[in-house]
Amino acid sequence: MALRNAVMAALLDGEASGYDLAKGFDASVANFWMATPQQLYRELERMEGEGLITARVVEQERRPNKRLFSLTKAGMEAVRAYVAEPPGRPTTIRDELLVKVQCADVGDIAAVRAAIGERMEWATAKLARYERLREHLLKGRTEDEYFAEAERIGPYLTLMRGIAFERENIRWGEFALRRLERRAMTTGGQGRATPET
Amino acid sequence: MALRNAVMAALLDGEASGYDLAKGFDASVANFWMATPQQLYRELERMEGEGLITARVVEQERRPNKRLFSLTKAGMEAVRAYVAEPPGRPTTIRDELLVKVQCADVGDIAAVRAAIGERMEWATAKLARYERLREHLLKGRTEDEYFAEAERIGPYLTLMRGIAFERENIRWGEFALRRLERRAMTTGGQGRATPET
DNA sequence: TGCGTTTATTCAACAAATTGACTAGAGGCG
DNA sequence: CGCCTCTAGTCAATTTGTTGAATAAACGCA
Repeated sequence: MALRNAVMAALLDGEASGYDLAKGFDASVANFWMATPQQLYRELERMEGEGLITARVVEQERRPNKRLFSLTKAGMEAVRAYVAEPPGRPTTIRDELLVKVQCADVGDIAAVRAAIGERMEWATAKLARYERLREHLLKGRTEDEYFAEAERIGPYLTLMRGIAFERENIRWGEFALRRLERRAMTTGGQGRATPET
Repeated sequence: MALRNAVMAALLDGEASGYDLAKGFDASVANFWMATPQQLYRELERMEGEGLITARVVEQERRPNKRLFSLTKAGMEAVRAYVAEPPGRPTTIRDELLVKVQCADVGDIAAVRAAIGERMEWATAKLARYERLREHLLKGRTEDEYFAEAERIGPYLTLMRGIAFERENIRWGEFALRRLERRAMTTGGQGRATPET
């Protein structure tokens, strides 16, 4: 039941529909807690049933109706209680790419390099979006000014973590790519299964 | 069925029991793919059933017997096939801490700061272990020498990603802690639920 | 004029992960 | 002597997460 905390965190920014949350969690919470649409719709219904959020149906003329959810007082209280409770277990990262890199020596190095390249492209795109979001938050102010004036700083802090993460992805990708390239040159690109015992 | 790939990656380092894997995945794969003991035992049995791994029972006199698993030829082939297949979806990170930071403005800032502090301690400990593992792999050689001589470079590359990640955790933690401290001083430490509309 | 895409949500089935308890001998601490 | 922890695993129940498809109206473009 940790998804609901992420949903509540997203709703602090204001009303959102299941659909809004599904594609990007307003692009800020999705950074550290992604979920599929189905997961979100299910959780939203449960949360509504428990009185943590309320729905406001917006009838749209040229679109299907949508239900905009927002936090109730009980929901706000739940957020407070959640923040105060003892820190949960350490992050769960599950990175398929690193599993492949770990196996690179017995597999097709070119394939691993391709996978790293794709990750780097993805990271570059994400970084660009984050930087734009940062400029949007700063509105031309310096960081110090922002921290002095902004009513909320949480979203900025998490954004900065996302930026650092993607920059590291790119930096590491370059390093790994270089090293694997040299390795591919000396071995002929194909790792061996077992070194012919 | 992605856990099995992580298990196979771990078994490239050699035999391991379910128990070995459970506590740390030999401390290298666990870095980017953690799983609970139950998960691992279940998956190991399934994999054995499918012929990807074999078990060797080691009778121990003063300990319960253990079953050491290792990759079969079919398992090796599966690793190769996995590495070659099109890259899976982007990383799934799920970080409770960042959810809390996102909520910091409406919750107890002191609690968030405590959570960040705990994460930083954890990251520091992990970093120290990683650095020791790195020294162990390098065996006094330079990185260039290592890459030229080592039979496997995958584990080193993933280790470097882990090191970068933990360093970023610490660096960001210091930043966030500073900013939240100032905020706590000006607001009195407690965020407001709603600004009395 | 019709085909694909976007918005918006729901249903059903399945696979995977988490939690908690349980077995069992050994070693160590006070 | 009794208690706790460590090694090494198993079982069952429940909660989460994933996949695939269905519905439905409107937009755009060729």
